[in-house]
Amino acid sequence: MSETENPFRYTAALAGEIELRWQRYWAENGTFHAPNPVGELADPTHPRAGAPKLHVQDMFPYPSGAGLHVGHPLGYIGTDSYTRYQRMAGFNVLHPMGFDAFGLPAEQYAVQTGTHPAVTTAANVERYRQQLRRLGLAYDERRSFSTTDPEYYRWTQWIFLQVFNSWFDPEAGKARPIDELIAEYESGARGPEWASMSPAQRRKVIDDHRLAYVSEAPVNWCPGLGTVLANEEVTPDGRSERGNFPVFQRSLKQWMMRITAYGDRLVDDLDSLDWPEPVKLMQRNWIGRSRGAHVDFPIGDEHIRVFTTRPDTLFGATYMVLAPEHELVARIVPGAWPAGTHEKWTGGAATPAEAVAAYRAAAAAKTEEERTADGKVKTGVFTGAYAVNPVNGAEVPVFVADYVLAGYGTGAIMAVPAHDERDFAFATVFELPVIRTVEAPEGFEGAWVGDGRAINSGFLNGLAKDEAKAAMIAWLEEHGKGAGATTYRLRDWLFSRQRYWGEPFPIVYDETGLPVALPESMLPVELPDVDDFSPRTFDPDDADSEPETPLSRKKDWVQVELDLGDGPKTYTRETNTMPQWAGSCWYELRYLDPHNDKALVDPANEAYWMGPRSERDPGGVDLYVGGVEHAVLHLLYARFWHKVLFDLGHVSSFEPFRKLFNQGYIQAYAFRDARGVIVPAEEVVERDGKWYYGDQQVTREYGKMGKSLKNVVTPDEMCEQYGADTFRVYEMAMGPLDVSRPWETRAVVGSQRFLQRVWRLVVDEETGAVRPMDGELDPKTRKVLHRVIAGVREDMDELRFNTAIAKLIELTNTLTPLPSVSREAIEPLVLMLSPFAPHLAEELWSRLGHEGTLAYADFPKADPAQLVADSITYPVQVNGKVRGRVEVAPDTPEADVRAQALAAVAEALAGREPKKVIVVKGRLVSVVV
RNA sequence: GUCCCCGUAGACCAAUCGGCAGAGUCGAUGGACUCAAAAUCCAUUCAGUGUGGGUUCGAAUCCCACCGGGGACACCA
Repeated sequence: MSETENPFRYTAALAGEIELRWQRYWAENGTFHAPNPVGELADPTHPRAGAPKLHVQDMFPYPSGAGLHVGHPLGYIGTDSYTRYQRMAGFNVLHPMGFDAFGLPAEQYAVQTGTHPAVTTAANVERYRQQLRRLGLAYDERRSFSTTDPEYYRWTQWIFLQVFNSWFDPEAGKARPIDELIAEYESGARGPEWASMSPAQRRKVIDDHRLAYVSEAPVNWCPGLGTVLANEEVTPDGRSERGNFPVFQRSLKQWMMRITAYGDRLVDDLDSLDWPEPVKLMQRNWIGRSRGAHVDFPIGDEHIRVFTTRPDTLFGATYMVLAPEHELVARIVPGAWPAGTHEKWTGGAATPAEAVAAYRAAAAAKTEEERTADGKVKTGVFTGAYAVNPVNGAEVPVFVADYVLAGYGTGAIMAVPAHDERDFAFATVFELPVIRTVEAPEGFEGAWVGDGRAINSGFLNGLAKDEAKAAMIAWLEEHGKGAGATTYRLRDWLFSRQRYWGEPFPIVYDETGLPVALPESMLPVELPDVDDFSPRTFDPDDADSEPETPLSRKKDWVQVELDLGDGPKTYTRETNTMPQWAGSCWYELRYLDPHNDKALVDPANEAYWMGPRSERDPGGVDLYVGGVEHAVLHLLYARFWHKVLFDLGHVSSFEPFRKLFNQGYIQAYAFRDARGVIVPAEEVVERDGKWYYGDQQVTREYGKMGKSLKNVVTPDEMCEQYGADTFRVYEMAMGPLDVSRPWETRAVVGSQRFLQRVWRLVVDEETGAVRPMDGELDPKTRKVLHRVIAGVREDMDELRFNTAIAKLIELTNTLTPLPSVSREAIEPLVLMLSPFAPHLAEELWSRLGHEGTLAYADFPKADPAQLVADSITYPVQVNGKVRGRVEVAPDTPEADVRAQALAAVAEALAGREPKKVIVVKGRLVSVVV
């Protein structure tokens, strides 16, 4: 075996020994502790105390029972490499890691295994910690926590109380303490009714203003999961994102958070963030802000209020549509069809009432999916009623149609077929008139939605689109027929879940049935131990089932005697729990001051790590790395909470994450045999471009790594076979961090060979001795060294780890064949390698005679003098083809380069006179004849 | 259907402002070492940039159309 020949070769076994040793060293010496400005974690003696800060974070994991596969740590290794580099470059680096351990999956896993979620969660977290430690990730372990720690969720509950105890002041555009609202009512500033109200009535009025409130409203009930879900957790086809169960609309009493109040700021502040455009776009789409107007169309003694983004086209409104669920529908239907009703409008029914009833029943029976199915022909039915267009008094027929959604705007529209494609399609089916009110290009057919001058529009005629909108809104407001308005697609956040494994609400109910906030002194409200933590499960299709909270079964916990200031009384506890998102809504703040029991974070620590750098700067985490799947859910909720905390003065940053980076995924091949059964990918071999499992041919597919696809590769295996450093280098070298790519175990050896070559530069494989380092570095190699240093720094700053590693390999390959080794090149190489292969680098650094860790050594700097080339070779093109080359000194004047170039291609020119000669400095010369 | 991103050697990926298509890795092939093999080392191989146009002295890079892959949105008035 090789061990006997080269006993000191850098093998997986040796790597493992080195890695465990340095991991122990780092832990024992607290190498990666980052000092805070104030408090328990302050340390003025720390080498980076008072240095410029850098706060880098990964989206923390949910610790699943399956443990990590090689795809999971990709982002973690990326941020680890980046922060190790920046620490050496002089920054005080905060790079923490925690665990998102509450929530449905933890509970489901516990139910499956029959163990208490607290037990399985703790075990899973421990397993994750060990796996991450084995990879040498440089976290400040003092700042690690799980969202399930009572000391952590105490502050999650505290934030809930902040939200509960505040209201959104539309004048100020921000949240204010609820006491200030109560004071306004008590002063009479909000009308005289207050004085005559009972205490319970007053509480109801106040409760209706809170940012966290209880409401009875249609919500997403998912019997398969036994809980209600937020809109964000329901897929467009009406199923649960987790588990893919059917979701039904049920009117239920639930906790909501008034995220809609922040709709404008959540949209506007996206502009201040350094985030990938697709994520910003998804948030904008989700919030769905549209500006336009509300317009009232009189109908009998009532009116239909519509929302439109095109008030400028009001003169072209030739009919109206109500959503089938619209409450006005039943009231406006007359007893008989008006004389002369178009036969296509009646749906074949004898009376409007029958027609409408049949249509509503049909609409109700359809799923969301069927209603919005692609390419669907517009359907609808005439209500028999006419409303009046408020601008011109024209009578317009009112239809019911399911292309108008009850949940958006007012659930009613004015239809302008000339300038809206949906209305046009409907008008075509029902043969409704089309009146053009915006000038369209010559010969245009269909619905013109572009710009143009207003026509057929009375006082708007001649105005451009935007002018016409403004003019119409002004007219509507002046005549009391409508008003400018903004609507949002965003709905308030449904915040309660009927599950066990979540944060309990710090809320009790008194005899009025109204919620009472517990005082801060009673936090945390600990999740009680129960015998039966599993949710009440239902037939996934049973829409009529009723949610039941596991905590409600624990009667002795639910009934509680408390003294909340007016003597001991019996209260009933809230038995819902918070959604999984609660814990991850603010964890970036807790890392800053993890053990503070006076505040969720000391303001000085928050200002240092996350505060704005300038007036317009949003503040927040300097780099936040995670998958794009959280584009809406987590990132929207976290922004919302952060803004509430900002408004109430608890944080100085108004956004939690200044820069966001979406890492790609490591994917894998999976193989199926002839029966379509997945076979273990590990045992499949390739022959002549085909794949075989044993001797049977199998087909290959590409996708996720997962147990069911039998293609999981774990970091543990990689550490065993190659060592953690090789694994880290491979993951970083295989491509840019934001690109998804296939895992290929057999290619990992390339990274191992690289590290072996570096090792060999320093250590004699036969004797284990450090090689002599007295070699002189020749000038040419020195230039390579400095070019690599400059390039690596640039790449590291831009998170281009793959090209940085390529440059390190290039340097290594330059040094390997040299007859003697030089410290001048070896030491910078070791330092530059350390962000990727920290254990190996530490080991070599110490063998090179240095004391302690290199984590705070200066990252090499290039000498600018060494970056200047001795000479430049210009390729000379004639009519686009390279016909010659000239080598000149770097400072050769352009005219000389030109002359030499022309001389070099004289033969190719064959006496022809150049029409044009282009000299691109430092690049090439192009001659045109 | 609309919008966005991406197509470069057999595979993964480089290529700064439009300037010689190749930094790096795997694989394959050959060689060194070995009794032999593994490991290691050395060397070689391979694309003209998805397709077709256009702009330009010059295009992987810019523009247009199409093909293929991925993503977002999809009756939001």
